Amino acid sequence: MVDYSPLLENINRYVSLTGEEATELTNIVSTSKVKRKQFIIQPGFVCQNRSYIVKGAFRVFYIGNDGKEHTVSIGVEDWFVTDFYSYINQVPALNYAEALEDSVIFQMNYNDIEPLCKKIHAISEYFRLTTEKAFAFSRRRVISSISKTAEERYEEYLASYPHIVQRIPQYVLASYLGISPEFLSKIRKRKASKS
Amino acid sequence: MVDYSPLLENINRYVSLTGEEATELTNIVSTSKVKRKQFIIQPGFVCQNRSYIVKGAFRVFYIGNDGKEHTVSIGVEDWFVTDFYSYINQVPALNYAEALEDSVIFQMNYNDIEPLCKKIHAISEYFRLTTEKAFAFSRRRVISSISKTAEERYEEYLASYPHIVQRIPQYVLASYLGISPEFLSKIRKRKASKS
DNA sequence: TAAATAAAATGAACTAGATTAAGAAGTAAC
DNA sequence: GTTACTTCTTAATCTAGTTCATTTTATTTA
Repeated sequence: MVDYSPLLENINRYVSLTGEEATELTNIVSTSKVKRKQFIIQPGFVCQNRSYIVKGAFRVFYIGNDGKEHTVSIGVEDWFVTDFYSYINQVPALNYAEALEDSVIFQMNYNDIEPLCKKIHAISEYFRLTTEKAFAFSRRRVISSISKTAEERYEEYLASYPHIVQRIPQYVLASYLGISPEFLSKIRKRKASKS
Repeated sequence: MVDYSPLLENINRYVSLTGEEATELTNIVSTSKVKRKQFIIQPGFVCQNRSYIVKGAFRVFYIGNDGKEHTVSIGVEDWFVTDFYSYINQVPALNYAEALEDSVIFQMNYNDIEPLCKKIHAISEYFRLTTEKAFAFSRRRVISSISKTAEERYEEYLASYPHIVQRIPQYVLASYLGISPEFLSKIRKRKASKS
């Protein structure tokens, strides 16, 4: 018997589901264990799922024309991992999603979720509200990346997600901040010597 | 008598509203004329509205610690203008939204929209689907800004929005792409001499 | 139509951050 | 515990893009 409470509590922060609605939702959830370094999304394949992280950590990244990895998002417990563009348009993904640790996820398929959103108003509202939040957040990141220096972005991330910084390799953080690992190393050294 | 058809057609691309639902929606819409250079959002004030552009062009920008303007979004007819973070959290905005031309907008207030989303399932779905799309788009922009050169981002914008490039001042585009106006000028010169 | 203002172009000097290459340190695998 | 593999650090060199200062060209306003 799977314990869906982390997901249901997340949902409950935005809307209230009846018992029956909650059951309809958990009926479409499937649980997966994912080993470190394993991919759950790969370029060329359509991203079929919204994946809720029960335990572990993931990153979404893509490989640019320059042949380098660029990390689009990093997620830990109680976050979702998706290649959103691929998911909503149901077209092949451009990104990888990789487990950074041995992880457990709840997966919900596009073909199950969409009808459920049409059917159950509260679930539609849940995804509306959470996506609005994610969108507002994403805009902030755009602002950061066009208006702040590498060091400022690093400070900002450190202040916002101190617990995540501990968990992820430095080259992942660098590729998330949009800088080279060497330069992040330099920033860290600079900071360390200051304090 | 105001003609709401542009907005209703936009909605119709995502969901279908009954006549009554459409009326409930248009009942909360108010129309405004906005002169060029006029602000509809300003830092310190809560962004109360989702504004649909009937005619004209807008940009959302903010002034960084460096004292420079950074353009967060540019919109023309059939787009929405909002400081999303301010709007969904109902906290004071950090951004300006400025009319780039004499414009006409449909404004819908947060305090009217939220109850309507709770009440009318199709309207909730409309905002869910459009925000999902906006979010996917925003993520792509993040990828661009962390992984592409200034010139590549310029080319990309030019290819995607050739009609908008004609309409907006160059310094606005530069601040959207995250580069200095001088450098954009240089890129353009470089391109012109090539072809 | 002139005068005033805003926007764009040009070029020289500068800097944040990339690149390259080599070594050090940590982790995993046998 | 030794070999191999991955991650992190350091330093020298290089470049995309900034800054600053000046001139040219558009656009407003009167």
